[in-house]
Amino acid sequence: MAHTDIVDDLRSRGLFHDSTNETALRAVLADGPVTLYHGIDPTADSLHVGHLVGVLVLRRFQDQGHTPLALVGGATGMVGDPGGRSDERNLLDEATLSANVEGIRKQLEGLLDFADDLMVNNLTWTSEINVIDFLRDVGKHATVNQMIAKESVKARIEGEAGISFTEFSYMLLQANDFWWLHEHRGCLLQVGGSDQWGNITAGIDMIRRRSGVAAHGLTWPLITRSDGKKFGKSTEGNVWLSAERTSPYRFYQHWIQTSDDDVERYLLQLTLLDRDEIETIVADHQTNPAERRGQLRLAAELTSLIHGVSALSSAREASEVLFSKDASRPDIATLALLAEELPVSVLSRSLLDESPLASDLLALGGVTASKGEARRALKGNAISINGTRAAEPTTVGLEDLWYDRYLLVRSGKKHYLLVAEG
RNA sequence: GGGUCGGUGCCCGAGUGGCCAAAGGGAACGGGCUGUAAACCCGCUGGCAUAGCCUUCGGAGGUUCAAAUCCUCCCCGGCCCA
Repeated sequence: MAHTDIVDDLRSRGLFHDSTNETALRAVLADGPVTLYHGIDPTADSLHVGHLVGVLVLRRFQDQGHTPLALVGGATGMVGDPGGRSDERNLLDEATLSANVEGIRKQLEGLLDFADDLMVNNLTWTSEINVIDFLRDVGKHATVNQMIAKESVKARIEGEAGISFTEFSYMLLQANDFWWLHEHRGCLLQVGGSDQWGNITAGIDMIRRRSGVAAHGLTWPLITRSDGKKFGKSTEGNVWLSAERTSPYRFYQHWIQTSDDDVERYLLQLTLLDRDEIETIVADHQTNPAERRGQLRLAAELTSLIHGVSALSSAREASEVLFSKDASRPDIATLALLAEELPVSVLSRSLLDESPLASDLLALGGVTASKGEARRALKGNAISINGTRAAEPTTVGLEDLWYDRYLLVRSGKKHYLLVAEG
């Protein structure tokens, strides 16, 4: 795809929130390949779906011939961005951070056309600076007046929790990152979520003052959910890109459960499909929303992008078994597949031999956090075991096992757990 | 450093000696309705055994038959003063 205007594309996808002088930015981008960067705080050894927009924006730029840099904040991660937080962040130690950085690198490799120098870690240059140099060379170019005027800082200063000097300094570190990348990598553009605006402009100011160059910034809006809940969260917490943390099946299901009101936006913001195709999908979806073709496509795109096509087909198969109307006993091969996809809890044969109460079994198997909760769930008609609603007091024994081996426990409408005897 | 206000369950927030496992709201979870959607309605939300007991109200001690509530020391935060 030759020369789609990237700014237009981002805007039409709902990925443009704000930018510095747009005319100038467009001119720079049209003029030739631009090096740009996006920063990721390595707070865990995996990215989660909230990071996806940013990485994909890099990819969109890359697909247009620009040069993306993914900055993993080994240094800034030790300090903590005050933006968007109401309280002080816990600091991570160096060993954890470097493990996190490695995990993230692997994931970036799959999402971008990866070159070794695509990922940079600000620890490499930040750790070399001593305090005096930092204060003289970086701090001198920023005024506290401007810093405390930034929304992210102001909110914290006015809030109850306050802000430590450490977090206050975060902005300077990030400004220095942009400056450093400009000096050493020719980076001219920083992109980020709208909450990064203050940090980005701090960097632009820094570059103008120290190097006399006009750098640029571009932000996308916060990805939201139409029901106001937090994007990227499920019952289990964050939805991660790593298969260890969020199985491909869960990942797939997460997107399947997207609300109608969000499908189009997510297709635009979170997939690489082009706009025309998305339009077709959405039109198709709207002819009969109940079939949820939009969600199916969204889930398929993202699952194959993150986990690959074979993981996608397993996740699909498992989903079909569990959510088709037909409640009959799956064949044993299918159960074996489910065992790969669903959380599995292994209980001993001797335990089942004693015909435990369903509530005890649920608590032991980890379906519920406690026996009390299990009792409540049973009372509320929330639990099915092998397709049959269980009510208190029910006992479960060896005779209830499918193929002398499995119990398929459903909690609520859409949460499944497989209990295997073993 | 001084003064002052405050730290309560996932969050906000009431409670200021027993009637407090702790009001109310938000959120979560579950049920109903649906399309594994949204909205809405209902229920429920410390643990363990059936009415009972155990652990919880920043931390550690203490007073009392009895404390989230009183006292002492400590930690953390806001605001004001130096």
